[in-house]
Amino acid sequence: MKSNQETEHPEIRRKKTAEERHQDILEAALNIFTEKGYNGSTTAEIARAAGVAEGTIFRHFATKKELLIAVLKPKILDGIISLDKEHKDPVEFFRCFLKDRLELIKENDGLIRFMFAEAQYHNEVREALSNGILGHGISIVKPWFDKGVQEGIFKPIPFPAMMRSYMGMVLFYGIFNHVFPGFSPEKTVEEAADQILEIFLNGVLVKKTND
Amino acid sequence: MKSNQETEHPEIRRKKTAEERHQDILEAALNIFTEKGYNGSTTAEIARAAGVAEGTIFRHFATKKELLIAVLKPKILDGIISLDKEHKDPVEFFRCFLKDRLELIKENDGLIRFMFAEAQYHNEVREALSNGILGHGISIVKPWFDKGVQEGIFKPIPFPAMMRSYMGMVLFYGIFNHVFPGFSPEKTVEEAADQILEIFLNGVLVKKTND
DNA sequence: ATTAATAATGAGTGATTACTCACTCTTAAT
DNA sequence: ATTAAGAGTGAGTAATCACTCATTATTAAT
Repeated sequence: MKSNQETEHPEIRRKKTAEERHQDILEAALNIFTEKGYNGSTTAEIARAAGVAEGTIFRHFATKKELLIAVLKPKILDGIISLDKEHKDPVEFFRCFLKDRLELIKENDGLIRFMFAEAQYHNEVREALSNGILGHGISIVKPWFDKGVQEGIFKPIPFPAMMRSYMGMVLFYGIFNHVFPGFSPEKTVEEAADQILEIFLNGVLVKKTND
Repeated sequence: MKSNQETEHPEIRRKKTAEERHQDILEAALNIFTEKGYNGSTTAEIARAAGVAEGTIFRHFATKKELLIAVLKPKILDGIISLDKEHKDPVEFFRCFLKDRLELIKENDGLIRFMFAEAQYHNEVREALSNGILGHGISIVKPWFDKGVQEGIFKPIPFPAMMRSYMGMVLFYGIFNHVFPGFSPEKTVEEAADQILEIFLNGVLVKKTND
């Protein structure tokens, strides 16, 4: 009555090491990719950084492009969660959301610039971004904005236009500081967030124009 | 009394053809680069598109990277001129500037996305962008903003923060529509410009918050 | 028509690329 | 200790790359 299928149990130990390798490669690929771009990175370099042989990469990922997607997909999802906290009102939501996003950008600066840079050239990246942000991210923001409009707090600006401007201000934060280093004097993310929020909520004009 | 230095005169004719080749290569390079990225483009492909031999490229540009810079430099400067028109007041300036920039982005969409994508990885591109936009573009905007603040029209928001948000909204217009195609319903640039301007000037809130 | 200068050419070059595969090592069960 | 299987290896490969250079074509003056 001895079991002959016990091979599945110890698989846990084996798998752990394999999974670690998998993560090592993903982590190394992320670093090299964000630094040099997809086409500027070589699989040899990624292997070196991950501490594995080049052939090992292709045991885990069929092609270099598959590795790229495997690197980005979870990062896109990471960026979307942590949004479903409870919020008092629409303005409070946008305030929290903004600070949260700016922290994320500060920490994952290179990654985010890399994602949008490569979205230029790779359909797969564009689709992953589109599905991730459009499918999940925006669907979280929309109800709050709609609520604000219904309550008469927000102007009835078309949602896509609002989202585009909002995302532009937030995402360009990282790009701007990278292209124009030292131009922005603020040291804290808090300060930058407050300035963006002020413009987003009230604009730059001292009094409202009526037209 | 026959001139023996007349070689300089007909140079005009020769030079014309050479200059045309030069422009053909620049134009082809621009198209290929914006489509596939710098590292994704090959000099063979650019030569084919320009209708010249591969070797000809290297008679005009010492290296591939030199070609990249030669492609981008004039485009960056192109984007800056046409800003020195006369304007009545600061608000009018920002309105004209915005519409002008949005038209430019609509027409040179791929190029602008390419520039900021490659600025990620190439110091030379980043410097060209920084010198061009910081050195010339921003210096045109700053006086108008400062004037607005002095006249009490604009809030005394720090200039870099204002510029960052403004550029973010404007530049992200092209990126957003490329990554999320079909998401924005507006058909005209005018409409998009009005929506951005409304947010920039007055914000999304119905009434100002006082804090 | 000849000539001299310049521009254009494209086959060739060495370096580099993503990817393969025959082999070795590690692991865990007998 | 043996074994079987999956994981890891790295030299090898064909393709591709930016760039070169000996040769050819073009041009403009005599």
